[in-house]
Amino acid sequence: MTSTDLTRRRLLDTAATLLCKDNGASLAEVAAAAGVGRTTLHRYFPSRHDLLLALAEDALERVEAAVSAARPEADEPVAVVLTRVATAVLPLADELRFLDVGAAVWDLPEMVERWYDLSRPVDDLVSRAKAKGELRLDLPTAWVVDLFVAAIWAASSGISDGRIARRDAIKLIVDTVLNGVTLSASPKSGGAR
Amino acid sequence: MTSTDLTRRRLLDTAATLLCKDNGASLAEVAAAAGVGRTTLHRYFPSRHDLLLALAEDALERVEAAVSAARPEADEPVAVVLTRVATAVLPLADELRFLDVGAAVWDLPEMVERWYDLSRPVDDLVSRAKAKGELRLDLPTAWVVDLFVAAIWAASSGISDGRIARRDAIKLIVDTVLNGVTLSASPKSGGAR
DNA sequence: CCTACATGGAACAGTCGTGTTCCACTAGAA
DNA sequence: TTCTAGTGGAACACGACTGTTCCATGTAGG
Repeated sequence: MTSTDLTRRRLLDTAATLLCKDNGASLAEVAAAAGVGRTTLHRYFPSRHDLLLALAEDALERVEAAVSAARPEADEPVAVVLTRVATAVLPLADELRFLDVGAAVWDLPEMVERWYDLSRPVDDLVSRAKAKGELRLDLPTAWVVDLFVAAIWAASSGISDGRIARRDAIKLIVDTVLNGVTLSASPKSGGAR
Repeated sequence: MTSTDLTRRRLLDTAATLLCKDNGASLAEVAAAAGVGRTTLHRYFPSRHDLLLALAEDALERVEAAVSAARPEADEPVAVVLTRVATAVLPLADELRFLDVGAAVWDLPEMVERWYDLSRPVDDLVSRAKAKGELRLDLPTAWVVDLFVAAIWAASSGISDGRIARRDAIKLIVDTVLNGVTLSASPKSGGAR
């Protein structure tokens, strides 16, 4: 039955995109945007809450897969690994926004747990890099991770608004988070091409 | 008539706090949270849209005042000025979130204009710092500003979640944005204690 | 005292989103 | 062709929020 699977996918994708822009969009709008009848939407997701749940589930799966595929546990220079992670996550940032806002899902402890687990590999990566002397020791690990994530976010919306070029985004994220924006600070880092 | 002014202020403050947490909160909930009757709320803000408008207006005014008070146009080292700006804006970040999301205000060109104008002083500051040789020339000015704002945002939510201490926030923002998180990169910057 | 004013409770109609049911249509499989 | 699964349109009841009106209360100031 790939037919139903396709419809389901299209519904999820469309809903994610639409609810990002307007988390209060009605199910009728979602259905219309997906090009299906409201009845069909209700057949796949009986209630609005079911849709949001499936949406969160789907988004979490994608990001988990992306992070995992970037092998954050690899024993390589932190710049290399962070570049892989940023590259993997950046395209998903846009679809992930509604998790931050629309979020009628945070009452499920399982979802919250998975959300926290998402950054744990990066947390460990930062900790290891600190132990190896690659990163400053005076910064809380949580802050380094938060800044990294915030930079990905900023790059994503910067791309959407046309303020920065997509092809520069990864370099900007990793380069500026690692080395900062000050001129005199980074005589090394031949990261730039 | 300070009586009505006080009621209006309380309504605005309560609404801002409440709508941040749940942008779909009903007017009845807002009124109840403010400790006034729904009728009174409607007296001050005839429609929901009017409330949102006044809310956005109020928030914009605060941030504009805060940025302006931080004198971003001052001819001082960029670190000093950015510290002032971050200090001024950070406490308002939380109340400003609903502008990002709830935002049924972005159809008014005037609001969009003021929103953009908000970062312009920082834009100019970065440009001047680049011209003075304080900042890297290979980074788009927009990106530097975006990263700075993103860091403020990250710090704000980090404080809310208890991941970082409020008293460290400003240092973390300015220090890491300017100098990055890499260990070997910043032999100068005695900013850390 | 009493007038003016701000308030808030109650009730109302109108609108919108939701969830459901029923029925007709279409394409592909048997 | 016939059966069937997937679909979508229409209509419905229900509930929630909104915006409005009317009226009763309480309080500060003349």
